[in-house]
Amino acid sequence: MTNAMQTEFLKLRRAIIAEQFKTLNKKQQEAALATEGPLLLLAGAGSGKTTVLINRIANLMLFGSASDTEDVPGGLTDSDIAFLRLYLDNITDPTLREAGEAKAHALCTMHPVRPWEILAITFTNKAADELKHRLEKRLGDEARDIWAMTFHSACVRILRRYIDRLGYDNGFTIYDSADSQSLVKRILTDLDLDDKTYPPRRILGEISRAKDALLEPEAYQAAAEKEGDHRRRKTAEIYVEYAKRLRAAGAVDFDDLLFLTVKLLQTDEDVCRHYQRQFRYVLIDEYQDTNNLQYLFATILSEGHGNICVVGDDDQSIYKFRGATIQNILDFEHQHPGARTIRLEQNYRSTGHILEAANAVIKNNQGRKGKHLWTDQGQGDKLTHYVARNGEDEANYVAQCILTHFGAGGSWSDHAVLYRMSALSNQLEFAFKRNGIPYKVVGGMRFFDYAEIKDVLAYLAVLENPADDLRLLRIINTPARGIGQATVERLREAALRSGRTIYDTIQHPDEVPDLGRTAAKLKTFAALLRDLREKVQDMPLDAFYDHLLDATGYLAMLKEKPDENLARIEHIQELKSTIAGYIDRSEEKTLKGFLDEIALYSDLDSLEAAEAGVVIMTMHSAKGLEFDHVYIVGLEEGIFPGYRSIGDTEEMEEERRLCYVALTRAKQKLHLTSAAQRMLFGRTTANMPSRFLEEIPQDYIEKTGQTRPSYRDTRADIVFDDEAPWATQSEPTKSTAPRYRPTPPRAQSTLPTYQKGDTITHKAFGKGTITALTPMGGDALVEIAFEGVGTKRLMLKAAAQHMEKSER
DNA sequence: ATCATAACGCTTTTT
DNA sequence: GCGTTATGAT
Repeated sequence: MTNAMQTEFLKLRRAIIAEQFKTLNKKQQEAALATEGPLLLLAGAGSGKTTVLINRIANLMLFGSASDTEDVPGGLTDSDIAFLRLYLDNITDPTLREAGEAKAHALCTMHPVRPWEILAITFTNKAADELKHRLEKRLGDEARDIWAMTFHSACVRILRRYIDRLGYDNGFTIYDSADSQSLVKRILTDLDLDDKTYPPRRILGEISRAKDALLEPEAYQAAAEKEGDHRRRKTAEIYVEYAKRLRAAGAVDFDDLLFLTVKLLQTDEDVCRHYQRQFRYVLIDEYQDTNNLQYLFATILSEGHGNICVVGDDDQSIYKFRGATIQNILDFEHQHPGARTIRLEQNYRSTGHILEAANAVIKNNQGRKGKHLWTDQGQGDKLTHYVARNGEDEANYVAQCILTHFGAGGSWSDHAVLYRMSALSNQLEFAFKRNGIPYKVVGGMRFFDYAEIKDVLAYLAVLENPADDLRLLRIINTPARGIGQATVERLREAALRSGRTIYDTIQHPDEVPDLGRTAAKLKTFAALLRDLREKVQDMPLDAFYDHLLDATGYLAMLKEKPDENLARIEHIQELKSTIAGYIDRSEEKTLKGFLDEIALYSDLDSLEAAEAGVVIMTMHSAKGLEFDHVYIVGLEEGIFPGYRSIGDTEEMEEERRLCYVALTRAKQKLHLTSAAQRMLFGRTTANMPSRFLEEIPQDYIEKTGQTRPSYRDTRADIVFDDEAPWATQSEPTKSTAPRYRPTPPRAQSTLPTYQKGDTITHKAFGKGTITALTPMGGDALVEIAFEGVGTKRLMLKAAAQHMEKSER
């Protein structure tokens, strides 16, 4: 083949491939087509990161390495090139395009990638699900074999197959953090240690960090013995015992999934080579949130072919507290010489002012790669800053803004309220309830945290793995079977002495001394478990579940107090639909498969998403989401940034990144609020407005409502100097400290008077009749029956802003 | 065993 | 200020 032919072929191939990705912008396209070698993709907020990932994978599947190489397939003929030229010239003609596409693509492909050769890792199940869905939509059924999953799922998949090479049983059980915590608590009592000096959460943090540093319990203990203080040596003791008991129960915890996988890859050449060969392309999402183990996992697996693509945003690294090292993304280019870096800085989400505010804030950080978000969609509205008197005033302000917007035709779910600490959610909830605003709090209690769910799952876990002492002890007397604490102690002692599991021990209770009459009860319980283990083999899982609830008496126990346990019974039922869903979805339909799935899938909120309402959540939970209108509340020194981070540069930079995340959630309108004083943890404090407010150029901010504390408060309150200096001054000085002043007379309100029977029109709810009016401390609670909407109870002062009297 | 009272403590969270 | 948890009394 001549040089000229080659050049022309390459040109045509580039054009034909690019045609598939023409909806992407230049940088996005570059990212999708740079398939070979290490690649760092710095994807700013709202820059279309997931779209790029999808297209990148599509490119791999369609064209293999062709988009990123000058290599030319052998046996190329003149007529092939002529064909490609013709195809490209007529690509706008749908019929010709369709007729020629298969052949054209075949000519342009170089080693197309098979789906299972792609490893695409995310952090959360939600992200993994979204990725899978969009891949299937784009690529069809083939996409199902792509390893698009979370770190932990990928590890489970590898370990289920090969963990025996580390001397573990392949049927291992997975402990969630609650299990880990109870195990540590149990160890603390057994070792006679006080859980105040050794808080289980902190201990688990230490253990987690040890594993992250690839330290086995023994190695950790050796180090602690050599240089550690008393506390550290005890911690090491706990770690040793913790690992021992996990091992005995045939269980691994969340960290072990990664720890053991990395260990397996490092020690077993066979396995390592197998996966290194398999994964031609490795992609890691949210790379700024990875820890050391995850870094090793990704690095080792990509070493076979050297194609590792990490996607992330160093400015959105907000999970240091759970072990993430921003250093992974900062050092990527250093660790991978020859790595290419592509920045996605065009933002498709927010208006100009919002982006500039975010840029201005994050600019104050030192440890960052540097990025500047931009948009071609205009400046948009300015941000607003409202200084509230207190938390209640702040919450009411937010509620009023939302009502106003809703009245103007907006929808509830366009709004999100973000805060630093969930302690701030209460007053918002009250304000929303008062004003009849539907809302949903994200986070908090999760489905699998309910005691009843854990109980039932403990039964299932024990049936699958009888060695699981922890779970067995959870259910041994739930429902009550007359097996009290004393009996349990004797059992544990006997088990420890004989080196057997509790399950084995209760099979022969006569061998346990001092049991007396309870031996019979144990026998009954043991027989029950034996029977259930048999039945679970030959019954469909959902039918077995019903049988389990019945045979154990668990449901009957709840139904003894139906009113009190209403919610619990509902949860138990809901778990059944989870099982049914699993049976529908999955191929293997085994108990083990189900337990695996839920061990790693601990929130069901994707199931109950739909509901429309204002979303209230922490800034952390808001990561990755977007809303037209975003309210960030509690922008005060001590709250955000939190008092623990003040004075610590690294912590402060993390807070600032969190602020950046929060600001960039907004598409249209960004409302910032701070309160001059606030009640928190039972104490009222006066906080300065957050430094982050000062880091935003003041031209981008509009002060709304009161820009100084109100004089209307009934009590003597904190009053500041005239010019609201706390919001504009760059250096807080003593002169801005609050001082006390007597309260000026109350401002006269000019509300129209309402009474029972009046008909009114409300901006949000339409026409209604006042059915009740109860005066309450200067305000009044009105009950209004709205046409079609139902009856709402509103505070008159707040509601009056949004309604007027109408004639009959 | 079940209930009452006191005491504590409290960023952020996924797997 | 509130919710959880530990301890003790009946």
